[in-house]
Amino acid sequence: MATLRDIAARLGVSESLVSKVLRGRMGTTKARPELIEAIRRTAEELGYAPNPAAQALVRGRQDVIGVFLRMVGQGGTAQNEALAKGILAQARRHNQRLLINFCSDDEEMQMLCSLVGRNILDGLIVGGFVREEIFRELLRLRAEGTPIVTAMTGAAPLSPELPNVGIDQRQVGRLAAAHLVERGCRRIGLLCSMDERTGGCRDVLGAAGLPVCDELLWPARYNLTHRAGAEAVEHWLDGGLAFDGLVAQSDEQAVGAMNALVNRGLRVPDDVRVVGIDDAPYCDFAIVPLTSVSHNLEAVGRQAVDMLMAAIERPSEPLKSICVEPMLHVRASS
Amino acid sequence: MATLRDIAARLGVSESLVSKVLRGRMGTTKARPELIEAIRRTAEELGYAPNPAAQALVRGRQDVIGVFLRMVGQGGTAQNEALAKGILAQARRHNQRLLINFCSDDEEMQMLCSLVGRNILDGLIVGGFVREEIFRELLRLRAEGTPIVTAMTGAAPLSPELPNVGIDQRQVGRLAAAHLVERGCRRIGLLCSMDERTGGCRDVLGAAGLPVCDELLWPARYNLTHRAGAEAVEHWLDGGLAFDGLVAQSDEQAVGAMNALVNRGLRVPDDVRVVGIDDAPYCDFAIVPLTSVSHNLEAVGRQAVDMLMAAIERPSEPLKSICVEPMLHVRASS
DNA sequence: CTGTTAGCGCGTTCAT
DNA sequence: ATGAACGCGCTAACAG
Repeated sequence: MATLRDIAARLGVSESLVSKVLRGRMGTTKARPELIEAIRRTAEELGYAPNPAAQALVRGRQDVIGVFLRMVGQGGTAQNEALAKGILAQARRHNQRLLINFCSDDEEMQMLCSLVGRNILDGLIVGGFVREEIFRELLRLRAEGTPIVTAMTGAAPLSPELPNVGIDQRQVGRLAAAHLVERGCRRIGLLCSMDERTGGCRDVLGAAGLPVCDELLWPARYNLTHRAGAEAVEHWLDGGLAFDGLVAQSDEQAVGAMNALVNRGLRVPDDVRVVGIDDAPYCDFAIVPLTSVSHNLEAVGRQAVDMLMAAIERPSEPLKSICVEPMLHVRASS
Repeated sequence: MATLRDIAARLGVSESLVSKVLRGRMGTTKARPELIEAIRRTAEELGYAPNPAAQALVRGRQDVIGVFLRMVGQGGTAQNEALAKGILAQARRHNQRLLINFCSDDEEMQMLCSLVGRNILDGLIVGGFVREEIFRELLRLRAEGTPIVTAMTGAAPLSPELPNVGIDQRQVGRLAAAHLVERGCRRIGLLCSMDERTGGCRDVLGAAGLPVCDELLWPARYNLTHRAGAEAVEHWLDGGLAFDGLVAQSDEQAVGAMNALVNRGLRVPDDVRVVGIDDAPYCDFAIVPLTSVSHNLEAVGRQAVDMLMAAIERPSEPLKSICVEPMLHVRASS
């Protein structure tokens, strides 16, 4: 690799002048236009690129942002990929390198946190679910000076210190329910996980003058698997409960529910319309192509990077948490 | 952050001694045991950790490996995640940081390549499909001194210069076909993509004394989607062709095929047994849980890191490409 | 057994 | 309009 010295030597000028010209840091003074031109051309010819380690050493900035992604969403939903993709694209725009770590448990996350504050990265994006202990750890890191932005599945930041790029889960619930209501569903079965989402559904049903049927609420708080979906459907059918719509809390639940319906001889969407959440790739090839609400995680990733860069470059400015709008993707199941 | 100087000052010794002790680079000489102990303890107390930028500057090693993952497999198969997970785990064991980039097209990949050789990373793992142009670029980088390991979907390395951690696709075909034969299938439909895989199927059928039915070969070379699976099935059924087994080239194809079978009133596995490839998460909740051959990409990732580290640390030793064994995961569809 | 010196490549005063 | 000198934190060669 060519260095500043190589360029300086070739042109018989000092390294510092080359540095100033190439960085555009001339202060009040100016260099001869033709020299500037010559320096630029020589740098180009020699394929000069600054040594990041040397720059980091003197500037105290690494131009690296850390990304800790707690595996988010059910397997196969490509949520992590979407989030990572958004972060990658935006980081490149800001000329930042990325130190990505997918972690599947708290222990790993804790270990990763211990890497921070070691002159390795300038800031941190933490994606996915954050447990209490990790939360404390993050607050500590923040207090020690590492800018941190979270990208969580909920709307609310964990604390004012940790600005969040989130998702309006109430709106997720609203979109799903509103779509079913619009398609004529009157009795909607609801698998319940986040209260926010359930609340969004209630908002919509209330506004439409439809009753919320308590017997059609199925608690699935920590179970987003296909089994929960199948169980709910079978329970309702066995109980002789009529329903013409179903909002699941994940695409996997929705698929489980659809499979159960089909196996029982019911038709989707004719007998029951189904909506999932996550817009996973397999929505396209479920037994009936599945309508789903997308979290728009690529946008979340982009926003998170922007927020973090602001925090790194203007540490004094306080940051406001924001929300990304979910989107409905209509397919045959509704 | 505490520096070597801080430790040295506290103990009234020189920085270089502290460095030697902490790095275990004493050469032939020895330091007083109690001093060694004191240095270690002080480092611990001060929470000392070496500044990676400074180390990189003087050693010329970044302790960073680049990972360019060309999105591999159909969406939702979690193949990228598996590969990334294996790479991450192993990189941590080698104390290497990771510069991961998912790229979805050649252009991005080309752009990423231009980052190499800029004192940013010590070596490169390139995962997924590699097109001709990128291949040339990689050879160039290799020639300029960047160690490169590929992690490809095939068994063969692109060139002797680029050692590969691959998958024995012939064995993938064998596993799938052998399983169906063992379950009693006599007329097996085969969606064809890679010749290797098809060859593996032929191996097995031949050995079992079963005929390869040409009319049950369906060309799907560049189409691994559910549509290809559905089309094959519909074509065969419309043609009045009997078949009792089906090997798809992806789980998505297999699911498309199963959906088509079920929609036509056929039963899986009673009438037709189906095997997919990739072992995607959604195998568990397809309309019939899908038997699938896994590429074992986590192991591929681990091996790739090991190979790259060997290449970085012992540049003279030539590297041999290797293959990871695929695995069969049996579910209800067969 | 330990310290001195030099230098990795760059950015930043402060002189000239 | 330009350059000399210093320091970021660390390692390595060489002296004692």
